[in-house]
Amino acid sequence: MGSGIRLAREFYTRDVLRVAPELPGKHLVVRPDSGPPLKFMITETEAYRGNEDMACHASRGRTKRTEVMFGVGGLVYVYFVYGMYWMFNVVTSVENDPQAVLIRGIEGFNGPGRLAREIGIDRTYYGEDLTVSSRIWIEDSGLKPVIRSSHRIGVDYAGEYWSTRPWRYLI
DNA sequence: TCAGTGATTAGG
DNA sequence: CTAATCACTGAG
Repeated sequence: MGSGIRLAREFYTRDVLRVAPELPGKHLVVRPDSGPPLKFMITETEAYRGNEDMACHASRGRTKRTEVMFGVGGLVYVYFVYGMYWMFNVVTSVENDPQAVLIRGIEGFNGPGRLAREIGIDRTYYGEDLTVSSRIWIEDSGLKPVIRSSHRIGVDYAGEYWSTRPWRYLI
């Protein structure tokens, strides 16, 4: 039931701690040019939660890079790190509540950098709206996998409290 | 364990 | 302008 249906605005405009654990098992669909859409099952995500979350980029305020996170849920937040990798994130919650889900894994490709490279994510996806875009969106798959959680990866700089929140979700 | 790699950011 | 930092990856 619900398989193949694009996720609508209401899915994304909830708290990131509700959205992030529901994404593993869903299908990320990409159509780079006008070819047939490619589907990948999302396998791993991480939640970044607003101003107070010291691991969230938006906790350092609104900048040109973090601007889109202050927008409505369903937009795409991408940024470049370590001189090589694009990180693919999905904005959640309502306007002016800067939250996002980092997509850390899809079937066949673990790791946010490898995944983004595989599906062709770059700066042109910044601000893309997953609820209307013709080249990228997320669909319900009808699957309800068992999800396990653990601490987020690579955020030790945020301090012990924030780096130990169990906000990483994987199948 | 550690180098590569360059955008982003804060600060002078 | 400078310099530090970085939600990573692959090689050894």
